[in-house]
Amino acid sequence: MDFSPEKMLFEVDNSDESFAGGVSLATKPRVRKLTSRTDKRVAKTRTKLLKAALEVFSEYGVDAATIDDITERADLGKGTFYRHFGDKREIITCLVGDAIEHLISSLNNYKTKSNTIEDVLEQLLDVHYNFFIENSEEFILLFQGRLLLKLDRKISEQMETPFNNYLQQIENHISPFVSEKVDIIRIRRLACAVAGFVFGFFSFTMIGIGTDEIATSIKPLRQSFVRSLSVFLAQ
Amino acid sequence: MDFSPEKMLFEVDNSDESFAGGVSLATKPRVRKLTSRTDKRVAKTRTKLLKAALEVFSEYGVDAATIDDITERADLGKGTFYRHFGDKREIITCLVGDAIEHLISSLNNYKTKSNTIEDVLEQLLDVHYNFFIENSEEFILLFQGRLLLKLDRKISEQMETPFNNYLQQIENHISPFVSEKVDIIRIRRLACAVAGFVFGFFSFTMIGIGTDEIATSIKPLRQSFVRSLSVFLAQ
DNA sequence: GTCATAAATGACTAAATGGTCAATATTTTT
DNA sequence: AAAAATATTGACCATTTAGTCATTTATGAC
Repeated sequence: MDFSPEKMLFEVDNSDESFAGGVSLATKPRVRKLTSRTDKRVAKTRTKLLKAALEVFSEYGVDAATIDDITERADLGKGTFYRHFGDKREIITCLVGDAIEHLISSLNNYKTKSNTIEDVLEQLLDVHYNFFIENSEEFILLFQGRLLLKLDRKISEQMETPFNNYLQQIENHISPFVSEKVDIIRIRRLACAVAGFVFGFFSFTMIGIGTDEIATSIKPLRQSFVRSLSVFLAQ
Repeated sequence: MDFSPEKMLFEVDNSDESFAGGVSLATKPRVRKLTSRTDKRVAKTRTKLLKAALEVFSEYGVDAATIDDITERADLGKGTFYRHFGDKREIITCLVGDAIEHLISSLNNYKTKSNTIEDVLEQLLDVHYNFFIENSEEFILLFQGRLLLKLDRKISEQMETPFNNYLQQIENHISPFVSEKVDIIRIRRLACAVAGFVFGFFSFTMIGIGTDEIATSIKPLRQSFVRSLSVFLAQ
């Protein structure tokens, strides 16, 4: 079974027929309809694995979590994991990619008449706030500091990581609303500040308080933060 | 050998003498001067272990790092590790405690005529900035998100963690400079915002830029951030 | 120097985790 | 319904890591 999202409607099976059979049968390649029951089962299994992995990673941390943790949580055999993912690294990449995609699409779907830079910044913080509340496990996964820190040392030059993608997306949202004179570096700093503020604030805030309390405390702080960011840009 | 910092000058050795020797010698307990060569060696070994562990933890992450990584980095035998620390958890606790103590003492030693809340906030950000530049390994250790996140789930009620200590210290610094009317909860939020902002900003900023660049970009942002935080408090 | 005491060592065992594959269960084809 | 194809399983082995301890090395007391 091919798991790749391309060719998801029909699949031509061109695997070798026995040579002894001659050429007559070779003219009729076997065509199989996909999205059948099997495919649903495969998709369901994969989803269960991803869900379990997200839970486990956000509870124990990506390094501490084991494959057994994941398959037990998913109530699946260990071999099943290896049929769907090469190793832990692969499922992490997949989950992080999904999470960032999710976050970015929240950003894009946010209905607003953003005309000023302050609107956009408020929107950014709002989206992150909602993402934190509604998808805390994905949030936690993204915020496992290690990922950020290792970049600095190991993959120094290879900058196509999800986090850079994330920062790039924030940059894209901000860019249209600042004057052309503002240095791109400065916008990137702004993106770092926004991402850092939100991630950092929520992480610290998480220590022992409920979401209600967060909601009442983030609002005025958000306004102040937005104001200071616009001042930063205007300088 | 006793590693505790108390009784560091003299130690009375009251270990059992052989009963066969009679009572005559028992009246003269053996006194041994400490801070001798042995003690220096022990201290040096311990220091090497802590230094190596800090390096390894900040490079690989606390979960991924192994005891072998630490002892090899320290160029010491594995058994030596277990003579000084019960397990990995113990050395982490020790390092995190040291790092926060270090950060807090930077805060206390900062010479300034802090009279206004703005002074204090500028000082807070300044101290964190310097700490980040001069002790990036400790900074990284503190910021391994996992520690924060696990708190929420495992040690929910046991609030005597280093991070809460850290937040408490920040609160202590801020409190004297705000009017009595400001809710303590609000101050704690402020502490979270400061800690989150600094940690988060630097973490994201670390991706592929040098310290010079950070210095030039943090300054204006710091000023506006401070200004807006005071407004936040005045509300 | 010699002996006593404590620290450091690293080969070793125990335990945990990663990864495989022959057997089983499910689905599709005929 | 039987056979073919594919997904799932979990016992199994390989590798890694934690932790131990008899031995070696360094230091202090005499």
